[in-house]
Amino acid sequence: MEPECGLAISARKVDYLKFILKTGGTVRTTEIASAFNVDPSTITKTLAEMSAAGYIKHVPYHGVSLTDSGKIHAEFLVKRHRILSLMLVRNGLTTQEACREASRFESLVSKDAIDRICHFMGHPRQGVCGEITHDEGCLTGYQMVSAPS
Amino acid sequence: MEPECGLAISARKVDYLKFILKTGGTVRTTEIASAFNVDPSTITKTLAEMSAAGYIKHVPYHGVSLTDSGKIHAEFLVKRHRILSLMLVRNGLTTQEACREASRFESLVSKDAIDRICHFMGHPRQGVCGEITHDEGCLTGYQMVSAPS
DNA sequence: TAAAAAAATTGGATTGAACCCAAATTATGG
DNA sequence: CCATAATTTGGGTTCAATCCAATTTTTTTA
Repeated sequence: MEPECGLAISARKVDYLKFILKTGGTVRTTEIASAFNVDPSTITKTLAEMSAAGYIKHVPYHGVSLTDSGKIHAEFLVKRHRILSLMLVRNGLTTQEACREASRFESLVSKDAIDRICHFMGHPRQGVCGEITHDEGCLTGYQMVSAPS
Repeated sequence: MEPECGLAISARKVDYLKFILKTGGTVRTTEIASAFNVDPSTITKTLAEMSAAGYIKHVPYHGVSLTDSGKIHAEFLVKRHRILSLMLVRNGLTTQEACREASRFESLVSKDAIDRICHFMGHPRQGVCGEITHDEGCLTGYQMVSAPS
């Protein structure tokens, strides 16, 4: 298994993946295309890459849904956005600004960084644009990177 | 004059511009090329673009130096890096991590956001990787976007 | 249910950024 | 003045993201 640094996918794919999570279930090409104002063929192609990477399963002509690992990853992407937005708000930005800025750069922030910031902020459950959920790995912190004794 | 949002140049160009500022004076193609482990011809080409954009003046076969506006911009880039790094350190990251993360995403953070964060942090003079200098615009804050009466 | 309409995919192309290599050009130090 | 080092030019590549036109599949509906 890879270290899962959180930098595996591009900003655009982050957006698509978050959209698929938010929409839920099986999402059709057209839904994504119109949500992002992009040609459906672009979506088909990008979906193929995300599918090859294991994030989604794509049934041609029917739509995509998240794989188990894709769902976990997408949830991390949402959490990352919310943690960063919250940090920015706590550092002087308005909610709107914070979301906008975070959306731009979040794809370049590592999972490690997010985990530390999250820990530092006390694992907040409420972000500025939605709930923040925490998995055990995150909540237990960094003492547990190796196997617990 | 453009609004100067701080998002005008790519991450790579940010690096080059900061390097030129740090080195100071006239910088030769080879210096930049070896600093970034890139072919000199790549630098020549990128320099041409930055020159066209008005950040540097390039005297062929002799080197580049910052224009006045390029210097101001480069100083902003350094400040941006330091403000973001400091914010990250104040939010749980180590100095090293903070610098590394900031380097990755800083090019996507707007000047407005930096100004607000800077203001919120009380215009700190000492960052985690160097001094932070503030111009008047930044120090006077947001009340003065229109002309002072 | 068969034709028409809508949705999706394929194939072919483009764009922009960042790169490299080889060949030409320009500087510079004996 | 000439050899060598530095630079630039010209030509190519790669990758991500995109669009368009044509084709294929699914769905609707008369």
